[in-house]
Amino acid sequence: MKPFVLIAEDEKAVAELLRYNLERAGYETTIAPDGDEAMIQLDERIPDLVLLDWMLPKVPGIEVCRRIRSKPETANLPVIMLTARSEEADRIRGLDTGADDYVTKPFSTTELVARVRAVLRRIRPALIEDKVIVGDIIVDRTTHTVARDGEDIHLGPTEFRLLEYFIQHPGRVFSREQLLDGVWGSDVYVEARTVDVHVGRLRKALMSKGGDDPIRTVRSAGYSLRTN
Amino acid sequence: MKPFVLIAEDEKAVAELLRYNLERAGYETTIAPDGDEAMIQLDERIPDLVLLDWMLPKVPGIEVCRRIRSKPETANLPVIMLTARSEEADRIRGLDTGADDYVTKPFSTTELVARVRAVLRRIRPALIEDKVIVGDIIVDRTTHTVARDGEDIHLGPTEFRLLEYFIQHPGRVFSREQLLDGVWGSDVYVEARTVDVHVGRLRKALMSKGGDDPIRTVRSAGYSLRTN
DNA sequence: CAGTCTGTGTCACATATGTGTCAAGCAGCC
DNA sequence: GGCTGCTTGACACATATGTGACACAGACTG
Repeated sequence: MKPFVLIAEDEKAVAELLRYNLERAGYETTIAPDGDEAMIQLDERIPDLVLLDWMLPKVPGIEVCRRIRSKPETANLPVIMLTARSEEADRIRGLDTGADDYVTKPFSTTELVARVRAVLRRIRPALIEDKVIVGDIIVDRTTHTVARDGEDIHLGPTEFRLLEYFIQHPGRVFSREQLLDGVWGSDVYVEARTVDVHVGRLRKALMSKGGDDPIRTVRSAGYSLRTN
Repeated sequence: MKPFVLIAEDEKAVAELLRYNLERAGYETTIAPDGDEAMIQLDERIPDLVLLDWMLPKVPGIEVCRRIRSKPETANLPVIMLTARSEEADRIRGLDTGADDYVTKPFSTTELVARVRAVLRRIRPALIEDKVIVGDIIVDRTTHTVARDGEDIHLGPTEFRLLEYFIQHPGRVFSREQLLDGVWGSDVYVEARTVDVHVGRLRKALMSKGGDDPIRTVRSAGYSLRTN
């Protein structure tokens, strides 16, 4: 489950440099040489983070960023903008494009990788940390334990995976189909209603030692993990 | 099972000095003269500790450290940074590279070996201590003895190695495959279910004088040693 | 050298635990 | 109220784990 980064950058040398450094740091990457291509790839597979060049052919970076923000499924996708000069960076900041961070060219790859990490940690801790805290729930993947205010909670394998999946994007609503794909795998066939049962079991387990319901039911849409 | 230390240092004289002193102190070592080489060696065999020069050719030490932290399998690997001047040390500390300790050049080899020991003791006590205590279980490697609240416990060779392995990372869940690799060796072929039998024997032995089950079964994942 | 002891890996069967489906009941919503 | 979608307990079934028995391999012993 490596973090997947979309690199939208037209200068091939820069793109390859980024790809090389990110892959060494344990990320999976894909390159889009222009804005159109970036949008196509975003439709195919939603990445965990986008590195977006400000000056991109066909569709400029700032426009790609707007479109990312306007689609519900990518509205919270982390975006790091790459800009040519620092004055531009100021302008972008002023324009409030909705990017999560800005890096000015030329940049050190070290710094860039560090920023990618920092943004991911802020937005999707579950991807890079092995102990994740959401609200009052602590999930530790190395010891395979779940605790809620100090009390250990026992979960079956499926409930554990389900919780792990929710933790990827706390707050986000997942449809039953998404949960089936992500937790059970896209190849197995089980009834969509089965998800309900497992969510129920997860709820029961998490509330067994008291506390509020940490899972929110979104009628005719799916379920999400409460973030507060 | 000597602790294995990767020395990432470009000045050959310094590297050899470190190797000499560490090997005298009972460590196994390998030298990487630059950052690239260090990364390659890290892929080949994960060491128990890394000595990392701050100014390393090709890929600087600080970047190597970040990459170590960003890979899940080395995220907790102990790293000691070697820096040329004390002001740099401050800078590194400020940068929060994730190193576990810092030593400024020139250093006394005595001090360095002591620090290596100290870091290893803190992070992986089972590697250097003769006597390891986990919960109410005492494992003594010099005498090959195991005791639980005063009572001596007899273990067969395999059960002893299995317990030694668990003690490396108390609490962490190991899959049957990991246990086969770590305890039996990656070259021998035995059934995965054989692990169950030996875990069962280890349990039986450890509980022969009463007491709770010190091993946790994690369904569809593996086994772990209870930490409390 | 034969006899004995200890430890090992595998199997088969027993047990425990988790899983998916269903259906009845409940809750929110026009 | 009537529709729709969610919750929940029951249950049969599937799978994972625990365990005693056993045959074999070395090591040790007299």
